[in-house]
Amino acid sequence: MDIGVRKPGVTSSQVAEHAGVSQSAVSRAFTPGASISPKTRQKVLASAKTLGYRPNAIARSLITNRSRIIAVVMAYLENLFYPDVLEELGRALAAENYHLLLFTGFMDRDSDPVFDQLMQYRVDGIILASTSLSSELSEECATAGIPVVLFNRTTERDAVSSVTTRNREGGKRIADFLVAGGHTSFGYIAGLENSSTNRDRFQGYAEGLAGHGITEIIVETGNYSRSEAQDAARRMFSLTKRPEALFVANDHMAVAVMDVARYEFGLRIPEDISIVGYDDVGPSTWSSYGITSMSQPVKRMVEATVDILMDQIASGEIEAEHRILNGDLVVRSSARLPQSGIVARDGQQIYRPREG
Amino acid sequence: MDIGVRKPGVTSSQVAEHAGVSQSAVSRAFTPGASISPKTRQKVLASAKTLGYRPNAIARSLITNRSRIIAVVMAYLENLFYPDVLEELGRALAAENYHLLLFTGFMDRDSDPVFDQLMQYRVDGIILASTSLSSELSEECATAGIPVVLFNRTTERDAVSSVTTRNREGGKRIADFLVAGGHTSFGYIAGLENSSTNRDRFQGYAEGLAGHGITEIIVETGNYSRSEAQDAARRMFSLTKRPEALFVANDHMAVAVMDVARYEFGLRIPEDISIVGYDDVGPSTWSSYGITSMSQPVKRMVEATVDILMDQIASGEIEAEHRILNGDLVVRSSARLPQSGIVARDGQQIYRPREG
DNA sequence: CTGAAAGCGCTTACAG
DNA sequence: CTGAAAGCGCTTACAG
Repeated sequence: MDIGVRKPGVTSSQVAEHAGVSQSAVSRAFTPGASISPKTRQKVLASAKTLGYRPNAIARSLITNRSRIIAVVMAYLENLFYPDVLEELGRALAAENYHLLLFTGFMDRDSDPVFDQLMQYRVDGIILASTSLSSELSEECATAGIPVVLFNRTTERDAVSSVTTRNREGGKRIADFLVAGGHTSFGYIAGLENSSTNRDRFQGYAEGLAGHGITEIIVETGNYSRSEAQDAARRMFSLTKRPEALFVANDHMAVAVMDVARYEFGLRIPEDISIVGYDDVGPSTWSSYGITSMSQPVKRMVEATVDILMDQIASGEIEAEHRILNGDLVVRSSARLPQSGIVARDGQQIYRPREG
Repeated sequence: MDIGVRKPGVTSSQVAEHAGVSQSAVSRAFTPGASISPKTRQKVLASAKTLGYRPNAIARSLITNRSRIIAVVMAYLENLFYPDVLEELGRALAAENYHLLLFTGFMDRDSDPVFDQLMQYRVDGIILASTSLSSELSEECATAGIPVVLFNRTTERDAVSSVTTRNREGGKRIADFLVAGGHTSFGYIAGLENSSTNRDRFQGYAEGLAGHGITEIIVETGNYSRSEAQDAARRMFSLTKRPEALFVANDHMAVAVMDVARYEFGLRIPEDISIVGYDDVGPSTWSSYGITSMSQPVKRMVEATVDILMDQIASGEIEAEHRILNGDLVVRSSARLPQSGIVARDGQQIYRPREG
């Protein structure tokens, strides 16, 4: 049933005429803090309501040079961590009266088209989560004067801000935990090789193990992908000398690895192999998995991200800021427990050796 | 390190001056099909490149009355089905050179603020996925002349299009499958009571069972929420006469229900209880679950959605269109198998009784 | 507090 | 094929 064609849309001039005031007055009625008498304001709002008027944000953007749009680039959403982040971002940006222009589903490395679109819409800020687009895009954007925040990645480049957790310390804590659990051989299933998270987590893990005199780590790469992680696990579990303890670079992969261990190799967890993940997200908390995992505080990470963006938009100055938050090693059932160091907090078990 | 403040941005006039042509010529150089000589075009593009010019999409929108922005309202992303949809939408819209303005993280029923934002940005179309915002918003938008498509929901209202799968037939097929599997008592864990998917799936299930002379169905409600589904499962499994066969209204809940069955009630699946879900998404395919589930073809649903939108935008006429796609009952290990009717297709086991 | 006017950066008839 | 000009719907000095 044909209900109608695109209406031209009510304009401020039409409201002005209806209310018997100037077009400027209409504009002022919709601008918080503008100098306008309560009486005029009422008249305008009444007319606006009658006519179904809503200010045209596009026209406003053109003149204010502020779109109130933040671009979010999130290459893939397969890892539940990211939908989680997206939902929080939606909330946080809406609270600041900003809008979220999402770029997702781009698997290819070619960042140029996305970048072009971003710039054409004159977004007020950019959040780059996951993906390696980050590196090339970021500098260009910053140079153009648009604040850029890397989410869950970091970089050395000037003018690109970042929000991360202490990945190196997280890796180290996992090493300590696994050593304290009495394991003697160690493996690592890596994420994307060129990502800072993977690099830092592995570095911390290796340092931690080295601190206990362990220098041999069996490494396979899963590239933060479910299917590649499964393949990596198959290779690792087929070794004659399979590691007793395995750190998987994120929970998204850890879940896949656990399934391979149990259903393809008949391994019992944690009796035959201990597995620790990273993110403390989604399925890792489910009964079927119960993964011991370093947590990343999504909500606080999102707050920090939006905070940086708002600051830089308000000040007009782009000064790279790096916020690094703390996580905890949440202890569940996927890895053998150490004798001591596990404390209860907020209804969870946390590994925190030698601390009050 | 302070790299710079917000740059004013290069304009077409600046490019025109640099290239020694009119501002109109610059505009034409960036408008496919515009009448401009190759020579002029080259000159303009060269200058544009030198100056780092990109057309301002905001200004363009103002004059064309087309924002090339599609609003996507997705209240929550906890159910992996929706991130999946979002990723496909990102791809499909980008291919049409449209952009995706995402509204998510609004749990409250209050749809007005979202609606207001949509309208202010003069979006060219609206996709409403999940959530009950749908009902109130939709009519208003359509009246304003903006195409609206409900994704995975449907409605009787004029001028609101929808894309769904045959939910009633899906429910019926599940009933047939479970009866053929030799079960004698039946349960249902419901989704959101007022959603068309829940209503249609249950109706088909009830009709299917009735066709076999079964009129008693034990029902609990999980509202498409993980935690509520767990509670529903706990209530149902505590009954003295627990159903042998259980249809859970979507996989997101089914996974939670399986965990409760196994780890809280010690039930074996499918020996003690058969579970069938809906969506065929995410964890349902993992080894730990292997859920028998009615599939919804996300990719084709997204294509249909974008197709409807593009048609209505191009024609300027809003005529409600309802696309209903087919799914299949993908057979895995969470439910007892019938003697016959299971066929292989595309590497999957499908339940398709009495068919070539 | 108010209105007339300039102008944001484009597209698109119009006339040549 | 090209340029001058009007105009999209707003905000914001400016003068009163």
